[in-house]
Amino acid sequence: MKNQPTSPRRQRNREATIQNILNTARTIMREEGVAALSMQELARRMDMRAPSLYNYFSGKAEIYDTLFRVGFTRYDEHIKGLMKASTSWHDELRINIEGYMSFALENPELYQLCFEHPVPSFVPSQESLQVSFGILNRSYQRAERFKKELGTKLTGQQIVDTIIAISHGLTAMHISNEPHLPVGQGRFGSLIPVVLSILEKSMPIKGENN
Amino acid sequence: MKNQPTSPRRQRNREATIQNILNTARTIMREEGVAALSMQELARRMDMRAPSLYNYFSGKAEIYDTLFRVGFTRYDEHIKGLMKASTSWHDELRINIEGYMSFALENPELYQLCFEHPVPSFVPSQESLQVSFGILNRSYQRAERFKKELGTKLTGQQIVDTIIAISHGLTAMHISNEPHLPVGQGRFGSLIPVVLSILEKSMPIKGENN
DNA sequence: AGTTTTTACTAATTATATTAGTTATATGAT
DNA sequence: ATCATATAACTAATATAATTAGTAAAAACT
Repeated sequence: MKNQPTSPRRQRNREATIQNILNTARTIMREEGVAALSMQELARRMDMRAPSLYNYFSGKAEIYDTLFRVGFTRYDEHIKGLMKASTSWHDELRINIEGYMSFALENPELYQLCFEHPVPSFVPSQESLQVSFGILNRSYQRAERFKKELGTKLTGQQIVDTIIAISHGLTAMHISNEPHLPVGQGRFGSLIPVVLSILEKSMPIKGENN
Repeated sequence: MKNQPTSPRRQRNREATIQNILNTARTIMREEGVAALSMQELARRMDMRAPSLYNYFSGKAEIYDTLFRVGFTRYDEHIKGLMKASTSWHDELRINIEGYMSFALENPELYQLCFEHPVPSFVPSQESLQVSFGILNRSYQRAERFKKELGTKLTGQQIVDTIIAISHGLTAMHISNEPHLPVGQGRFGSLIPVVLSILEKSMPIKGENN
């Protein structure tokens, strides 16, 4: 009954297996659809039997939930990385919309899991929702900082929500119609500059001529 | 081997059963999620055994496909009904966006089936896609008629696609955040007037002062 | 009354998620 | 080197699902 502390090597091994499972799950979701993930197929590709997976995850729900957190974390990093190059409100606007779409195109399975509802039985856990709220809230705060520069009566939240809705709308349409085309191209991708100019016109920067 | 023509009564009965199945399927989809529709549950609620359903539909896919067509047809009627009251381009714009959202709220299961991708295994048949394209195309034509009145460089298709994307974005966000609130209310519902004024500002009506 | 069609059924096949119980092995302590 | 334990795999079993095949009763037409 001695509580042996797990050896570092074993822990690394276990961690590696878990990452392997998650990546394999993502591959399946990308190839066959998010909701088509099956423990059998996952085990098959891992050269395992399905029950063995339960040594690493309590079930399919926990795999989805983990990937939900991975998705939001990656999305956050994705946007943060692009944001570094930003110098103006207009830049931020463009980066938010393009970044949303490029994230969706580069990680379709994570995008769907996080921003659409492809698995009716899956509801993110409280902790996972906290993660997503935290990321969204930082977006709000960022917008608040710019608000005073803008000639608009909208609140910070209204600005962010509008941008989110438009990003999501363009992305969802792009993905369901022309998922093979890169950001900025195709029927909906090419609308990004259009909506940007519409938004900029309605939220002009104080002191500039638009 | 005589080919007996089916009696009118039998045909009515059969038609009634089919409608019953479709309505029961919609109820299940509304209650448990679009992708959670199961032949077993469907049969259970119809007081049948699952295999009996195959006398009416070739399988779950055909049920989805039929409801896909029902959804687009209903959507078309929904918008057409609201459009009757329209007198101006601004009206059309508002009705399109509000109509999209009210349709989604009143028929969440049809909305998801038609405008989201909740069932990875389900791909609409060619005929069903024709129905949906036909309805969309009429939208394009309607926009073209208004285009010459507008002070905008956008093409008719760009106008319609922008409106679709925005309608969809607002609706998807509304549904996933506050599905219980009616059109026009809540974080995203209340953004409808906001985006309308943004759009109207960027696509002014010729000869009017905006 | 007899034939055909319709409609429901049961039984069987295949695939799925998950649990329980078992066994082999790697690790750490003696 | 040996023993105990924790880990990680396995097989077997349960329950549910979609679908197919084959069958039996009833309805409807001739």
